[in-house]
Amino acid sequence: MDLRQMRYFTTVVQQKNFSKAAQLLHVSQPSLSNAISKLEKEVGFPLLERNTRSLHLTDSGKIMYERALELLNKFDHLTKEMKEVKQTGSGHLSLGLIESAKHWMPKVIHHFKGDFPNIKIQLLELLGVEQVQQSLLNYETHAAITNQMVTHRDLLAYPIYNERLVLLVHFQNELSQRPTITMKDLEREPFIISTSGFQTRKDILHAFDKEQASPNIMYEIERFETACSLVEEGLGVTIIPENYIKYSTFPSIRPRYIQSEALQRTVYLAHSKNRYLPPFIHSFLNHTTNFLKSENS
Amino acid sequence: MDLRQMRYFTTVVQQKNFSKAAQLLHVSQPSLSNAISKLEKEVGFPLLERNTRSLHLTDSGKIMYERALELLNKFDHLTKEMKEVKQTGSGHLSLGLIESAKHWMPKVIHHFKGDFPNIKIQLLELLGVEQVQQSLLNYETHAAITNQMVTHRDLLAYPIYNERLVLLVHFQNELSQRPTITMKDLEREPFIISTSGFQTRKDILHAFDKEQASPNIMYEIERFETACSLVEEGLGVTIIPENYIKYSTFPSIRPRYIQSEALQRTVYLAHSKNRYLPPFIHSFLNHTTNFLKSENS
DNA sequence: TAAACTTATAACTTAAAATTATAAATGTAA
DNA sequence: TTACATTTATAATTTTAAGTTATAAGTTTA
Repeated sequence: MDLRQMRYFTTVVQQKNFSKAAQLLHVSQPSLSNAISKLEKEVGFPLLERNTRSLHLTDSGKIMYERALELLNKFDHLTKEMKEVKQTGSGHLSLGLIESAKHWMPKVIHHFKGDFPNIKIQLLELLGVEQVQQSLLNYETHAAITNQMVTHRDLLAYPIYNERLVLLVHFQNELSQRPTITMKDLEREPFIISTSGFQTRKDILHAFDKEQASPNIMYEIERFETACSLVEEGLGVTIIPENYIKYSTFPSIRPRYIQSEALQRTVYLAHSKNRYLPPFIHSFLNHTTNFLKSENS
Repeated sequence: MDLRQMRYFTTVVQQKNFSKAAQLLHVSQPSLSNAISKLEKEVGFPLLERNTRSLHLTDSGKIMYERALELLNKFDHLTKEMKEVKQTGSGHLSLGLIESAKHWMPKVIHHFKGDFPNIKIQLLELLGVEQVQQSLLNYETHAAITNQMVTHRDLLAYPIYNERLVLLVHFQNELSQRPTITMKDLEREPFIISTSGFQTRKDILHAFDKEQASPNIMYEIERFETACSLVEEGLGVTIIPENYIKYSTFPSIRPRYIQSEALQRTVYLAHSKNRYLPPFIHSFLNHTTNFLKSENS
């Protein structure tokens, strides 16, 4: 019993005539006769009462007819849906983000939505590079914005922009007035830094190392948002990616560049090397890189 | 795109492995690979991201998978239902009846229900032989109890019993006391008879003719029930099939046999010659004839 | 009674789904 | 690292089933 037989059967019932049904189905009449009688053999009872002058559904055949119609209808929906899926993929985009990307990403999405208004977008916050790799390899995210090069053989990462790390101090802090600031200058300030596991923490500690300085860590936080609130209250100083503060406004905070080559980082766009990504996702990735090129040029 | 391909696809997804799925499906692995890639070509996008070490659904494939499961599930229900239908037919029996059968038929049904408790039975009242033929030819009824031989070439009718027609008079009527009654005796009585179109009317008028008598028709009715009520009130006399009054009780009515060969009739069980009738209907027909044989022996 | 239709059967062709054998890629274990 | 097991894909071939044409048998209509 297959869909072809059901299509044949329902058409014969509707036409009440094998020959006409065969024409509609673009098959020969004997082929149709044969298909129906095979179907009858399979179910084990006659579906149609037929001779050269009349054609009736049997009682049992009527039940078969109703069910067959339902099934064919469902199949029809399926093929239609697949045609849509072919155009728009699943209509779902899952993105992993580092915190500093959360301020420019909405602008990219805004552009993208102009082309693909019906795509559902899921934004996931990803902490370390481990989490980025896992989510990409497990197909939990289609792509990720990350601040560390991923080296996994099944993943591809390419740099999309560089950003400086910037010092944030309270405007009443003496440092806000200095013409130049070095890492050494920060040693006595209460320092606010990400908890262990975050890439930013590693970047900052590495920069201190390079300048043979060490921070006076007083607060460990998970989100830059929290760090900013602490600085706003004058409780300490912190270093965060430039892009985070660029789009935010904290009235009492003064951002200051520090003279240190190490205080910058590269941000990457990563995705699976082999995974099939539908056209709209490629389009999104292009939107992203183009937006960042124009922003940083 | 057919059910076979969907079954293959869903099994591969569930097994996450072509080779294992092929074993489960009792086909060779290349056949399965081929079927899936054909399916992918047809829908126009990859369903599975696969290589020698991993197998993932694509986003679009996931939608296909869900829909395919639904469709296969519905198909499963259909095949199960058809197995039941094979056993019990449509579970529906439609019977055409003449009025006088309505009193013994419930007893037959009672027996029948012992064997087939879940069959739904529809009882239709059929008037003339025309209506009987139409309902049988249009497959509106599976069988009919009728009091006239049907001669249509597609119909089959066989006698199931003979019944006498009996005179009904009010107990105060002088006729109720006579030792013998002839048709002539009825000429001055107000006579109650079925309206034109009913076979009983023809039978009775024919009997009067044979005895060179003619009734004094004062009332025309459609149902024996009505005729009995009129007699009960002493408004006239009537002649009805013995079987009707046999199972009813009207306190004031006295049934009397009349000496007339013509005052009897044969009741037939009729059905379509060629129409397929499921086993339970044949069983019902047997129940009927057996019941009547034992009743009238 | 002939002509026009119906569905079914038979013989044959065509298409597709299956098989076996084998290649290519990768993982595992000595 | 090499040998071996295990994965999916490809190629050549066989088998199955679906389709075709021709035609028979039965009915209806003109």
